[in-house]
Amino acid sequence: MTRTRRKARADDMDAPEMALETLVGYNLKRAYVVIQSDYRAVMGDEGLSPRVFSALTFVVETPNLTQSDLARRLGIERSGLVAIVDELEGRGYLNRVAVPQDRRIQALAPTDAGVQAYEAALALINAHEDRVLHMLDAKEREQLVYLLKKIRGNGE
Amino acid sequence: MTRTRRKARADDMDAPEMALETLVGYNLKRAYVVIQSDYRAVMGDEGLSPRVFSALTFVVETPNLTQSDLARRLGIERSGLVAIVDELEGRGYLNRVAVPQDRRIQALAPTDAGVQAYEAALALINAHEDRVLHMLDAKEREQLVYLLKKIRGNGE
DNA sequence: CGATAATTGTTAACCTAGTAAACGATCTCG
DNA sequence: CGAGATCGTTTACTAGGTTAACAATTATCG
Repeated sequence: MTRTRRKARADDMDAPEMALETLVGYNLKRAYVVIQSDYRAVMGDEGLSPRVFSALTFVVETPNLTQSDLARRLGIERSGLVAIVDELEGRGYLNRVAVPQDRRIQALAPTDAGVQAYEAALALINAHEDRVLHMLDAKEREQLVYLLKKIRGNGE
Repeated sequence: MTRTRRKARADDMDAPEMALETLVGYNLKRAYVVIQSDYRAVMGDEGLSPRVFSALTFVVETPNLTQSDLARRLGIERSGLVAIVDELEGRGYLNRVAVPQDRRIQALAPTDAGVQAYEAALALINAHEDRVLHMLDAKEREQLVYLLKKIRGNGE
C-alpha cells in the first residue's frame, strides 16, 4: 500500500477531476461567492450593496436617466428597481425630478453627496478587488474581464 | 455634427467606459446571469437546479459521503443542505443510509436512477454550455475556467 | 379627432437560495 | 464519568429578485 488511508468515509483519493469542475457555470458561481463575501466584509453592513452601487454608477454617469432606462441597463425589472432607487433617495444620493415633457417619468439626478459617495465607494471597491484578486496578475485580470464581457454578449 | 443625436434623454454617446465595467465582480455577476438563464431554459421547470445537480455529482462520485461533508464541499451550511438532499431523495436519486459505526450520520448513497439522472443531466448541461459559450473558443474557455479556479483558491 | 395601445412608476404577492440560532441525539476524549 | 464537539434538522429570517395588476400618462393610427 503506497498511500495511507486516513478515514473510511469521503476521502479525496486524488480523484481524476469531476466533470463538474470543468463547467464554466459552476466555477463562475464559486468564484462569485468568494468575491461577494469579501465585498461584504469590506463594505460593512451600512455600505452600498453591489446592486445599489452599480445603480449609483449609472445615475452619476448618465445624464437624464430614467428608472426604466436604468432597469434595462442593469438587466432587472422596473419593479425590482424601485427599492434600489428608494434606498439611494433615502440616503440622499439622488432625487427623482419631474420631467415636464413627459409626466409619467421622473429623471434620476445625483446629488453632490451621491457623487461623493460614489467616488468613496469606488475607491473601497477597487481596493477590495485588488485584495481578493491578488492571485491574478494584471494581464490575467484583464483577460478575465475580457472573457466575461464576451459572455455578456459584446453588443446586447 | 458628425453624429446624430436621437433622443434627448439617456443617450450612450460612446462613453469612455465606466469604472464599473472594469470591475471583475460586476462582470462576473452579469456573465453568471446570462449563463444561469440559459441553464434554466435548457433544463426546464422539472429539471435539476444548479445546486441540486452539483450535490448529485458529489453523491455519485464520492463513496460514503455524509451531509456535513457535502455541505463543506459545496460551501454552504448544513442546514441549507437539508432541502437539497430532501429533493434528491424525493426524486429517488439517493438514499440516506444508516451508518452503524456512528449513529449521528447517514451516508448518502446514490440509487441507479440517481446515477442515470446524473449522466442525463450532465449531457444536457454540456450541450447548454457549448451553446451559451459559443463565442469562446476552446482555449478561451479553458483559460476562463483556469482563472476562475484560481480565484476560488486553488487549495481550499 | 378619438379610440386603442404602449409606457412609466409603483404595489402586492411570491419565489429561490441561502444564513443564523437553537435542538436532541450521539460521539470523543481527558 | 462528564464536558464538549459533531450531526442532521427545524424555524425564522434575509437578499435579491420575479410576475401580475394598477392608475396615470403618452403615442399611434383609422
